[in-house]
Amino acid sequence: MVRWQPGARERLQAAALERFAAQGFEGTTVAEIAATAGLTERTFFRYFADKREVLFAGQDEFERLFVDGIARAPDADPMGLVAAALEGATTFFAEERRPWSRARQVVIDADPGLQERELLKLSGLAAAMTRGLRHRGVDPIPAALAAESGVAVFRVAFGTWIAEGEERSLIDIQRAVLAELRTVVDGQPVG
Amino acid sequence: MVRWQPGARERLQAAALERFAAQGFEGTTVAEIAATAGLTERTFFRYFADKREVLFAGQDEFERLFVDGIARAPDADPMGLVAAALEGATTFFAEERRPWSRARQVVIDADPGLQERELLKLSGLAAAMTRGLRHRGVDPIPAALAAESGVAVFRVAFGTWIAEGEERSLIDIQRAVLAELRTVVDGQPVG
DNA sequence: GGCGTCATGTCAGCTGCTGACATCACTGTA
DNA sequence: TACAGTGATGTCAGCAGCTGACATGACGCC
Repeated sequence: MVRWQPGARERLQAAALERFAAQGFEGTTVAEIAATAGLTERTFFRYFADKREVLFAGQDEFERLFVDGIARAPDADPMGLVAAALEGATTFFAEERRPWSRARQVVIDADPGLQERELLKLSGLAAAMTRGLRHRGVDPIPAALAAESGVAVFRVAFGTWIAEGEERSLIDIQRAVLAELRTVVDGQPVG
Repeated sequence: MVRWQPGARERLQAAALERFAAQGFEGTTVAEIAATAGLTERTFFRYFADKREVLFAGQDEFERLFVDGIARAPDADPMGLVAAALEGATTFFAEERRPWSRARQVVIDADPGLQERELLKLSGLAAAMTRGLRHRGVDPIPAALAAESGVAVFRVAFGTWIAEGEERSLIDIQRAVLAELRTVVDGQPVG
């Protein structure tokens, strides 16, 4: 007879996603999530810094893929390094992850508080990529622009990847979106 | 003898910025801000949806400048429309606004919660610009990419504008950053 | 002179979140 | 076998953010 069931963290995450999907983020209390997982509110806050974080924990690896991609890419211009990072990060989003990503995104898109957290995480990703580019000798402003552009490509590609009916892999979509970005920015100014 | 002093909203905003600068965002309670402004906590929440919003209210006009810039620009490619929007929006940031923007940004940069709100506002700006571009006949993905790129340019330029010792106008900085973006995305080595 | 309006105040209450301390199965060791 | 230490969890009290319901009172209008 064990005192605690294992996997408390995972149980809390699963319980949270399920409850949020059923009742919305604001309509779910932390005590409720914890009870669903067979734990108490206090324990929830030992695993997650706040109520929103339960949907975002574990993205450190995701960020690391981007940064490693930049560090390991062969010498190239800034956007080439970013392209390498984008390619490397797609391993995080295997096909079997798509349904889960969809469910999670539905919950996030329904709550501004969760959108804020998602944006903060992506902003942190851009900052990390900027540091990686700086480390490869890129000047500050080009580094920031390349990193922000890379994140923009990722966001648009990811949104397409989880769109209903979409079947292409994330890596294929990303390549198409990156090409589209080059075309768009290449346009001549008018006025 | 009047029952209430006028300008409750502005008094609350000024009190909040002053307290946040002095004690930090988390170190300041809403009751404290309200008391500083000669009001009660309940009244604070009648003017601002939450504690963070007191630093962000009134940016509707700012967003409108961008959207109007896109709507009124002469026909051009997507990035040309975005460039027009960027130019139009700089009127919002006149020289006399620079010290205030700096003080406000110091407070925001010191608190992740405030950064989240700022990112949400910028995300809303990108969404509005995307809609404006769609209205001008731009396809969804190019519209999103051009809008996100425009916001990235604005962010980098604004950050430079409020940097210590910087004296160029925002519009000049923005033009330089936009040019830099074209170079970076074009695949030129930088740094 | 009375009456409605409306910005503000008062009060009670929920929820997110935290610090301090208790519990108790499990583990290693004498 | 006894027993102290460890560590995940529970209990409890409390603060701060935020909200709904209702009260107040100066002002303008008829």
